[in-house]
Amino acid sequence: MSERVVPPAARRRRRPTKQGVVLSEELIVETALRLIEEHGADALSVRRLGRALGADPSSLYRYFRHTDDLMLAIADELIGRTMRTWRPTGDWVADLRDLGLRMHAGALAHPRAAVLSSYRVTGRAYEIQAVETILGVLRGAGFPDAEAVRVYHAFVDQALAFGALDGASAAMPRPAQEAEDDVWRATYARLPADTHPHIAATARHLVADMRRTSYPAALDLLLSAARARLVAD
Amino acid sequence: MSERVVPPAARRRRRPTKQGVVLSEELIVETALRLIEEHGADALSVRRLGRALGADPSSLYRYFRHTDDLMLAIADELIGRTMRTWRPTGDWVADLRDLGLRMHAGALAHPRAAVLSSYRVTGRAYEIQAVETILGVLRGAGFPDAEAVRVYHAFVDQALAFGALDGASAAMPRPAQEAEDDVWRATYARLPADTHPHIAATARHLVADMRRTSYPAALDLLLSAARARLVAD
DNA sequence: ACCTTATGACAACACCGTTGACCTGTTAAG
DNA sequence: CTTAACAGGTCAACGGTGTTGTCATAAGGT
Repeated sequence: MSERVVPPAARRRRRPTKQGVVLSEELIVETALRLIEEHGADALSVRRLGRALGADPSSLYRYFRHTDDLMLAIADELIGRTMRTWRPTGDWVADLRDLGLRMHAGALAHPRAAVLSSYRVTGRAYEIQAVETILGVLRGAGFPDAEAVRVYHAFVDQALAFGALDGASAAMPRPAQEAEDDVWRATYARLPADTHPHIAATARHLVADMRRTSYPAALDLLLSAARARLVAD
Repeated sequence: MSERVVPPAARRRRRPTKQGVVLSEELIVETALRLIEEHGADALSVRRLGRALGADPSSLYRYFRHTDDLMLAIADELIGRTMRTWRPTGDWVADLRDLGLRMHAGALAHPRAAVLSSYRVTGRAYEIQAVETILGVLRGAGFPDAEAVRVYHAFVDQALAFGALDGASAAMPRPAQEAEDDVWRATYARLPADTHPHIAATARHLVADMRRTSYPAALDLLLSAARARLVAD
């Protein structure tokens, strides 16, 4: 085995698969994303990906050292897609709000990649570009360097963390999701006011609120606190 | 097979395992937690848990319908442990800050359970108690019902989401963690100022800040925004 | 035309969650 | 006290997973 993975630049001798496909890092990443989009995050395994590509699973290890590596490549592609369609307006709060919602939506569609990219640094091209852009927005808004980094970090992690969780929730089978709803309606909403006064008093809101993601609310809180801190200087 | 899992109340005919252990839901949950604490989250599998208990893996399916079920039981036990040692002081911001940090720490120590409990409702005893308590703190602080629920939701989800992610990060093997650090030092900190001015300007802070969790910062932002909104009424 | 080697294929390994069939000790009823 | 029901433990198997050591071969450089 020794060194399985060849740096992309040195790739030359492309040879078609038994089924006639010419592999490449891009093709693998794209196929992986298509697989996730069409059949859910759980449908992504090395073996299934190989099957979808028309290649032996072990061939993929010529391009990625292990699954994590592949996930990071997917994550970077997702970052790229998110940033590609984003246009800043100059209003930093509105811009970051929009970007946060986009990141969240992207992560939500690809929870497994999101979960990885949230605690891993890809160090790849699109990630670097995103870091530079967001830091630019914050420094442009007037945040001093240390504070800009702190807000950047909290902002990004919040978007990715909520994205990963809401994605996992959305990936649950339909009946399971309805069962969750039922817990709020059947268990929580029926607790007597004398033993659980606060739940009883807010039951109506709980049932309505807990079925949605709380990310937009959390994002607004974070951004408004950051703005308040900026003004306070 | 038909109905494998008997409700805990009806459990009577306990019979020791071949290796002499008498199983129970509590013993299984405790052993699972011990396993995670001692050998990391990846060490928890039905088969390993069976081995650690001195029982056939399939025995566990008499107590839990599937792994998710077990995870939810673990999650509820974690909620219980977190709440058990928490004492409110009456200062709602400080109390929620303390609670948030505790939840985060608990989730961080048990990432797999955290990831599950963050998007699932257990509906079990400890969870209900926690919901009641937190809602009580917020309503006691003066939040109107709808707002209390909104803040509750954002607060809890954020604690769990960050806990899950930071837990996953902490669960990485040591060398991999150092490799992450290196990406910031070697890749980001070396980007030239003319192509990436904002990264170059903040490189020092990035290296220092990105290796820590951003949860405390995010928590403080959330709480201060909530307080501002409360005062604004 | 030859040699190197990148790259695909194959078979195997060790693990995983889950289930159906079986067996046995405990318990409750007669 | 006997007996019948069945909870609950065990066993073997299924189909899945990521990963790797070995081998064959076609592409490219010389």
